[in-house]
Amino acid sequence: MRQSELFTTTRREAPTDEVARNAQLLIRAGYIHKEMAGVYSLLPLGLRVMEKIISIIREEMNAIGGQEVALSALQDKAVWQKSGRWSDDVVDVWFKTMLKSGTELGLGFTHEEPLTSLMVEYIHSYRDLPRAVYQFQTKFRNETRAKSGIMRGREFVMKDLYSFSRDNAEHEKFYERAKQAYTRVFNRVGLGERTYITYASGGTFSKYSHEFQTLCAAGEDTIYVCDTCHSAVNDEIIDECMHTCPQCGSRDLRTETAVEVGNIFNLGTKFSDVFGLQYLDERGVAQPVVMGSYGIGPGRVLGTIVETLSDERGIVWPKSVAPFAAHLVALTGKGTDAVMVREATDTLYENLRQRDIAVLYDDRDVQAGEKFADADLIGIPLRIVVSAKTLAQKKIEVSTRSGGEKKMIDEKEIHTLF
RNA sequence: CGGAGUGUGGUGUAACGGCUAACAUGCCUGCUUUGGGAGCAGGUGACUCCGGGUUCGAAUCCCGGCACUCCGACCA
Repeated sequence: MRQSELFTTTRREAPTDEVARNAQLLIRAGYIHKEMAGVYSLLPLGLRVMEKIISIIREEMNAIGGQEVALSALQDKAVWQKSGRWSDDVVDVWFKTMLKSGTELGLGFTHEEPLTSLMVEYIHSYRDLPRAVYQFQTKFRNETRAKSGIMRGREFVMKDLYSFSRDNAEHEKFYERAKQAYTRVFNRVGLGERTYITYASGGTFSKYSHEFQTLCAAGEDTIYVCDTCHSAVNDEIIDECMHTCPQCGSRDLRTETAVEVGNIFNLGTKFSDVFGLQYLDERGVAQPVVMGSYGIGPGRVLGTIVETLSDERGIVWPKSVAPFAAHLVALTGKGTDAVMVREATDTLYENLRQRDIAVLYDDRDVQAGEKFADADLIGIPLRIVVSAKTLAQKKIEVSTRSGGEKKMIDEKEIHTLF
């Protein structure tokens, strides 16, 4: 799109009510707008990135057989009373509201209860299993303290997938596939190297659950990284593990601060038992369904990318999640050159658009320095510059945000960039 | 929820209890400039978070709210 038409602008200075790097940069560059503590709106650039992240997650969830749904945010008290999680003494993050009639409602902070309750209607036979159902949905959590910009909000989108299996063996099989899918997600969004599968407390139904922890100073978790097998142990079970890597047995662990970008968990029959989610096996015997839950916060992923990959000039997006594939910058200058440069860049822009390449075209009538500063801040991975200089050489100039030097290439070679 | 701090044009800051609340930036006009936020001139923009109080006089002091940030607790 043409930058002159983008309704957001950049800011020179970071807002004083944000200390977190992610929020400062995202606000300065015009990706998000703060509504109140822990509540942010997505602006056009931010929405584009969010949709990229969501697409990647969606592809990987579909690849392991996930079926996408969209459950409601408003929650029926009765459903939650069955599991005992309606009580504020049990769950202290509820946002509750009520109908005009006085009937209480909740705003969902997770969806095990409503989905399990829903699946009771559809799962009856061993033939109906296994199943995996997921959604991207807004969660509401009345955190006593929102913090770290978009990393811990009171309203945020979560991808939550729930698996339904016949027995533990079948569950384990899916759990493993989900773990692999999660690994692919974090690789694809550019966090792979710094993200560790982390052993965490497993609850009633298994020894461990697994978190995906990304090394990040803004994180809230302490993990013990095992470089031998690229895994880690969460602080909460480090003593229980006797400071030994549960995966490879290494005792050579180093302490790191990390942010939990995803987690997968064996729910066993906890919710199936409560809601009577059973199936009849081959012999006609009723069996409880074994469940698992698998969460990723796309917004937290977005924030983690900004926290970990940005530099002093601004954001540096990985290609896979960048709001645009390229930032096309026209350095128009004045006089006859200006007309020439503008026409040439307009044509290039149209060509790229016809190839379906998402381009942010800086066609504004501002100075070169401002365009470069903005481009650095916004962080689109590839920059294409057209100016009187480049036209004189019948070339275009390309460079990468991550630090590659400028290269002059022939316009005909442009397809090799994407 | 405990503790600490901060609320002043859109944004970032300044102002001893005392002049018409200042500066920078942004935005608008004109000129000028055009490869790293250039320059000049003019203009726009603030019930100083809200409500009380003290005082001849409050952005400034006091009380009460609200909001935001940070530390801690919490995060099934």
